[in-house]
Formats: sequence, structure tokens, C-alpha cells
Amino acid sequence: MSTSQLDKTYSPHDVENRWYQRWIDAGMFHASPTDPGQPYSIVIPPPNVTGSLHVGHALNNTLQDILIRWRRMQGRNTLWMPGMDHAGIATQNVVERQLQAEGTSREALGRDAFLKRVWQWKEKSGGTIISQLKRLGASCDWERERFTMDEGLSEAVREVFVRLHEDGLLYRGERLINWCPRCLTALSDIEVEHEEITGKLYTIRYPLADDPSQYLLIATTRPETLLGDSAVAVHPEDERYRHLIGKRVQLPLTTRTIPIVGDSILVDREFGTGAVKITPAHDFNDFEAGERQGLPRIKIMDIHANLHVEGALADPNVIQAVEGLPVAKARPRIEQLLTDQGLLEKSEPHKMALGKCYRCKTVVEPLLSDQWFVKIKPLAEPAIQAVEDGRVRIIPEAWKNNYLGWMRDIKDWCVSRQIWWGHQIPAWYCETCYGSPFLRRLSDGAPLIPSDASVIVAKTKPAACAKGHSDALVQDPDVLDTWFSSALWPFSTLGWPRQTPELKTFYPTSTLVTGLDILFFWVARMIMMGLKFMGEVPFRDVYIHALVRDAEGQKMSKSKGNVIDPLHVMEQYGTDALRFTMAAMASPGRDVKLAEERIEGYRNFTNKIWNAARFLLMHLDGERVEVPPAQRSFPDRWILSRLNATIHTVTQELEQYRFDRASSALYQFIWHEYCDKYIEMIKPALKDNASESAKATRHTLAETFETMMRLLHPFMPFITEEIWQTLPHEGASIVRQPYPVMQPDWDSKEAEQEFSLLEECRGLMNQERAILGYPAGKRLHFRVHGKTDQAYATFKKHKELIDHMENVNDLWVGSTTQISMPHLLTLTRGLVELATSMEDADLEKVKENVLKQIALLEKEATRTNQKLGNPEFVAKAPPDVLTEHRDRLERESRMTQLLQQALGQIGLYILERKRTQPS
RNA sequence: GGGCGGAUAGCUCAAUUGGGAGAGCGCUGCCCUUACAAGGCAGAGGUCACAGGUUCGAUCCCUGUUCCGCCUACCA
Repeated sequence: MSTSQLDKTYSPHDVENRWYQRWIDAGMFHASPTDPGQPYSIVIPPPNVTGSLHVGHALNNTLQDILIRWRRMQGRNTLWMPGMDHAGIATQNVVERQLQAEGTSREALGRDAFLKRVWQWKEKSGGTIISQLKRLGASCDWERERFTMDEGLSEAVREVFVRLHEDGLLYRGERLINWCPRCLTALSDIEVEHEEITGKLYTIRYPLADDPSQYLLIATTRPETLLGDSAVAVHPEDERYRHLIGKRVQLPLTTRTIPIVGDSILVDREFGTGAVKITPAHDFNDFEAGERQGLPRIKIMDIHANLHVEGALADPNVIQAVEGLPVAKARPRIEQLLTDQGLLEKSEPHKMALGKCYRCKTVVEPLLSDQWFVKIKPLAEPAIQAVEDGRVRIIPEAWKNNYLGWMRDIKDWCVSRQIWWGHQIPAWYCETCYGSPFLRRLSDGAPLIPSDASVIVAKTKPAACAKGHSDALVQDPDVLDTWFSSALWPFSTLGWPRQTPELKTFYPTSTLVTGLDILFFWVARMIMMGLKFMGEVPFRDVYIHALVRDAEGQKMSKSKGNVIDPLHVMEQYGTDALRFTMAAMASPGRDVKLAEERIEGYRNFTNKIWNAARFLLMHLDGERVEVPPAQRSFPDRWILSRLNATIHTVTQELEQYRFDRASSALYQFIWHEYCDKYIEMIKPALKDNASESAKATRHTLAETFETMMRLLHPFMPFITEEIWQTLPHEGASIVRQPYPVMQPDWDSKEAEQEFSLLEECRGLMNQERAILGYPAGKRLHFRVHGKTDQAYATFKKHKELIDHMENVNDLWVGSTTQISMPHLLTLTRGLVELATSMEDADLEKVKENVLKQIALLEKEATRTNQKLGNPEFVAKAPPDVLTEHRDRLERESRMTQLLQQALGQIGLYILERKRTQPS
């Protein structure tokens, strides 16, 4: 490719599409269990089939891709397994909304037709996120893409269900569960989000049945549930109420009386009045208390969370007032009725946590129903062990305790969902054994399976029940929680329950990259299931990255309008810029606050790289001669040494998942060392195209740039490939080139030391300019002295380089420290003393500046002196600190001395000028 | 209520184990110098949240306070 083909600015769009397609066509990302190399595998956190790429995905997948591309280049047998989950509730919601718009419903369609419809939707509109991940450059093995509802994965689900059941780790029973009255399904505990709100605490009078003039005061935040009360509890040792235990109260708004019971677990004597109502069918604590006390469960709500109170023996006027009403509407009416009857003692504001459905944010209700549960303790135990003993590492480690705490306190997992889209539970019930046909739900015809129907769990529909009845077997209408199948992801995607070569090679996977928000939902459950069914952890490392927030630290949400759309960003700034931003901001344990300006900054970085490549191509024409590293020019030796250090840093930081540090090392090196310094330094050598120095330099230039592209490739796959192809290289694509490793003979301590000396000199030059008020562009004539022979030699050797780099007019190099000539301002730093003429300066201003400097230095010197004068400091501080302080004092004194000298000269000079140039 | 994390330049964040705090972005000044104005050169800007303690020495360790996040919990 010739120079003219590289435009002045980098335009990512074509480059990205072109290369991604070529990588795919060449099968660059495909993994085979028979490939050589130590396996390295990652399973993608399966995005939701309804989802589209948001910044969280961009971060998550960028980090995975960096790891994968890096390991692939290192020669590992690398598999990144992609796919999606079927997102039961979310997907069903999407399709139901469509049906609603068409004036129909899933009930009208029936189950089979509805499922067909969902599959159609999935094929047509589902999984846009997959193409978006490709856009991001994700180097997944797309030939292996999986979906949780695939036949293979569904088989895994059935296998697991059956085996858990066989092992007594699955049971069906009537329990109080979290119910979403909008999605009309049970939710697991962790699918409920808690929100702090200020509600009201009502205090209600419950008159004693045998003496209505006396009453108990009961506090509640949900007065409407009193209709379902089956007792009132007090603490058995509470002096105030002990004598009442065994008596009854008249339940307000009903014709019922309910007992007063003693319950030391439920009742907190300190809270409220010390007496509490028990509503076993509508409150988790009360459910337990009801069990303990043998109380009836009185349901007063239906699946839509509408009140149905006939069964509660409510007063007719109460029934009339609230029957069929949702909670929110019923509550004020109950409040009014209680007030009317003089039973509402008071109501006051009260802070409380309200549970909401994590999918649709509807207030969840505790609902009594038959559900399937995974008995979790026996599964959690080994999963705790695995993290405790380090078979699974959680990174950053801070989250480990979070995980352990949750696992130790884990509750049984409700896995059944009352929806259609998902893995239908492989359980059958015999109506013949039951003695009568099961009732059918009116709305959709789903069988209502009685609690006591005997169950057959099997991978496929059994031919007959245990007693041989074959004609009336009814499958459980419920489906399994989506997370149930996600929990199997690391092995189901590799072919389990079949023992495939993939499973053998790539399980356990190497690393899982995920956000904190699904640590419990997903990570914990994968560990449990992996240990249970594979006998081995599903992954070695869990890297938990931060959540992405906006620049103000707010959670991004469509309603707030602060969403940064990664697709838009990629369009505007290029994918590489987005990826680099993600990597740079991935500091562990911290939320990522993303501002668009940052992305713009890294877009500029891509442009910088692009233009450096243009420079290269402009100067690469001509012979290239390889010289042993030790014999190369100073800039060459220096950049090789710095490149080596950068290779070391980047690799080491990646090993530790410090994407932020790795990217900042790359940024620093490429921009500030390679572009700002190295390229500038070699310009003179390249001037004469045919010179020996040009030939040698061209070799280093090409060699280092090519290496740099490989080093950067995992972070910025597109631009590095595009440029790499234009450089002298071997191989078809950078994707499978070896990742750079340190070259011992590239290290040059000596070149780096010389460079530091030159930097010190440059610093002094700037300081001179500042004190003398000379503009940065003014060409000055400097005199420099090295305080040691070596320093002197360095300056002597690099005189021309300094002239070139610092815009200096013929640097004069001396070997002594005697620069006390008139009209010169001399400064010092380290091994350098530097002087330049004050001739063109405004001397009064210079005097002012020098005085300022002296004041500053004296302040510092005093401090250093005090420290060194402290015998305890001298006695206790380590030797190197002491030396450092002594050096500092010497520097400060010498500089002060020089400035004072200058001050004297300035004084004389001012007088001199006044004499020669009378105003 | 409990647990965890954070508070450092205008903004976003670093600082590997206690020895005068760095970077990016932004800002200011000068420069279209043949790779790059999406750029170059230079520069300003910090009581390291507050109060104590340990130490020769604290941004770093300890205690407390304030503020901000997140997770978790059945106080009706």
C-alpha cells in the first residue's frame, strides 16, 4: 500500500466492516478441541434475546475480547463461546404486547400457537444484539453460538431437573412466594427489587371479644390485609399482654373472632405496641408464625392482587366497598371504614421497603401457591467451599465476602414460573390416580394441579404412571426460571450431557467476566450446578467489573435520558475508541462513569496512531538494515528499551485483570514516548534517505511499530490490523500473530539513563525560558555542563539531538561547573547545570522571578534542614531516605546559590544598562 | 437495622505495601514547524473530606464524625 492511500484522518467505519468480515471468512475465531496449545475458554454471559447492546454489554464484552484476543495471540487454544438466553418473562412480555396491539392475546391463541409465534419473533427480531457484538469486534466462535432453548440445552435442563429430583433436591409444595401480579408468575427472592418508600403505619384497635370496651392496639402498614388475619400475637413474656393469651379479639370489619397467641419469634416487644396481627396467607413472617401456631391461611387476594374477601367473613358493607379492587384502591377505603367505626387509633408516616418485580417494576405480593423449589443448602455447601479454598477466584477479592455471605444465608430457590415461554417442567400428574380430572383455569385452560396429586418426573413424557394408567397424564403447565438454564451454561453449551471433546477440552472454563448485578442470579448458581453435575467448578477466575453510569454517576436509564448508546458511539468515534475507553475506565471495584468527552479523547488517540503510521510509510521506502540492538543509534536503543518495558507492563497488568493500567501504559508509551519523542528524535537520521543511519533507523522503526501494533491489538483490533497490513510483516492477519514478549537484548539501561539526563536538561531549559520570560519558540543559545564526566560525555554526544529537539541554537557543552560569566543566568538540576544569556530579557521581571524562586527554595531547604537536624529522623529513617534528603538539600542549596549569584549580576546588569541606554 | 466501598487538581481517576502526590479530559498562552489542529510546545491549578491517635515522619495505618454510593434485611 502506498502512502497516498492513508488519509490524513482515520475513518474507522470501512476498516471495521472489512476486517471483521475477513476474520470471519478466514475462520480466525473458530476453536477446535484438537488444536494445539493450552486451552483458554470463556463463556459469554448470555445476553437476553430481547436485548440490544447497551454500554454495560460494551464494557463486559470488550474486556472479554481483550482477554480472548490476548490469549489467542499467546498461542493458547482459545474458545469464546457465544449465545443468548431466552429471557422467559421479558420475551413473553414482548410478544404479548405485539398480540395486544393486534387485538388478540396469548390466551386466545392457545399455548402451542403462542409458542410458535414467539419462535417466529425470535427468528425475525430476536438477537439483534449478536450483530451488535460483532460490530464491537467480539471474536467469539460464532459457529458455536448457542441459545438456552436449543434442543441440546433443553435436554441438559431436563436431565438436571430429573437428577435433582432423584437426589431429593427438588420438591413441589404450597408456599408463600413472591408474585408479580402483572407478569402473573412467581419470582425468586432475588428477582424482587427493594425500594425504600415512605408509607403509613396505621394503628388499629382490635376489641377483646369478651369485653369490647377493652382493645389491643395493632400496628400495620397494610391495613387491608387485616381481613385475612387469623390471630394476633404478643410476646409470651410480655407483662402487659401475658394474661390475654388464649382470649380472642373481634377482628375489625368482619364477623370473625381470632385468638391471641404468644409467639416469641414473631413479636418484638420493643416495636410499636408489642402486639402484631398474623396474616399467614399474605406475609412471609406471618406464614411461618401460622405454621408454628397451626393457624388457618385465609386468602383475600387473587393473582391480579385484587381483593376477594367473601371467604374472610367480612362485613357485607366491607365486601361491597373493596371486593375486586386492587390493593392501592382498597387501602383508603379500609382506612375510611376503620375511621368510621372509631377503630383507627392513628396513622403516621413510616419508612419501609417495597418489593417490586425486577422486570416490570410492579409491586409484588406474597402469594400462596404451589411451586417447584430447589433445595439449595446441599448445593450451596460445596459452592462455598470452592470459593473459600480458591478453586474459584473472585476478582476483585472484595466481592468474595459478598458471595460467601449470600451463599451461607441462601434460601430455597423457587424455579417454577407461570408463563409459557421457557422449558416446560418435565413433570406429569395422573388424573386417573387423583380420582377426578384436574380443574382448568378459565382464562387459558391451564390445568390447576392439586397439591396432593402424585408426580412423575421424567425426561420425556412417560407412557404410563406407576399404576399403569396411560390415558390421563397431564404435564405441569409451568416453565422453569430462565436462570435455571443459564446456570448450566458453562457445560450445556459444550455439549453436556453428552461427553463431547469440547467438554473435555474447554471445561472448566478459564475466566468468567461479568457485572456484580448477576453475581447471585447467575455466578453463584453456575458454581453450584457445575460442581453438582460436572464435579468440577465451571471457571477458575471470576472477574467482576463495575457498572457503567453516566458522567454524573447516575444509573443510565431510558427514562432519565442519560443513556449513551454504544452503537452511536461506534458510529461517531469508531469501535476501537469505544473499546479503549472501556478498558481504560475499568478500574476494579468502582463504577465506571462514562462521559462522551473521554471517548472523544481516545478517538484522538486512534488518529494519533494513524498519523504515526502515515509518517512511517512516508519514510519506510528504501533499504532497511538490521543492526544488533546494542549497536543501534541512541533513539533506537532507547525506544527498544521502552517498548520492552511496555510489553512487560501490559502483559503483567493483563495477567491481573488490570485493563485500566494496561491501557494507560499503552497510551503513555505510544503517544508520549513513541510519537512525541522517538519519532521526533529520528527525523534527522531519516533525512538522507540513502544514509547508513537511515537504513538502520528504518529497520527499528518498522520493527518497533509492528510490535507495537501486536501489543495493542487486543484493545484496538481494527486499526491495528489495518496498519499492520501495510507494514513489513509475515502472516495473513494480526489476529493470530504472537503476542509480543520481552527481548532481553532490547533492554538498555544506559540509553534510558541518557534519556533521563536529556529530559532533565530540557526541564532546565524550560525553567530558564520561564524565568527570563522568553517565549517557547525563541531560539536560544545555551551552555550546558555535565557535573560528571559521564554526563559531560552524554551532552557532548547528543549535542545535535538536543539542538534538534529543543530548538536550540548550537548548544555549547562544557565539562566544568564554572559558568559564572556575566549576563548569564545559570540553573541546576541533577547532574546538569545550564546557562543562557539574559540579554533580551526584561531584567526587572527576571529579578522578580528569581526572588520568587529563591523564596520558594529557601522554604524547601529549611524544611529539609529541619528534618535532617532531627536526631530521631537521622537515627530511624532508612539509609536511602536519608541519602535522598541529603541530596535534596544539596540541590536546593546549590540552586539557591546560583540564583543569588544571578541576582547580584542582574543588579549590576541593570545599572550597566541604565548607563548605556539612558531613558 | 446490618455489611461493604468511596471522598485526592474544575471533571474522571491513579499512586504495589508510611519518606514532598501523578495522568487523561477541561482550562490558559504561543504556534497551521511537511505524520497528526482529532495536532505541537509551554503553563496554571491540590490544607489528599473533617477531628483526634500511632510514628522521627501519615494522602496511606487506627478511632470517631460528616457526606455519597452499593449490597442486604421480616421490625409489624
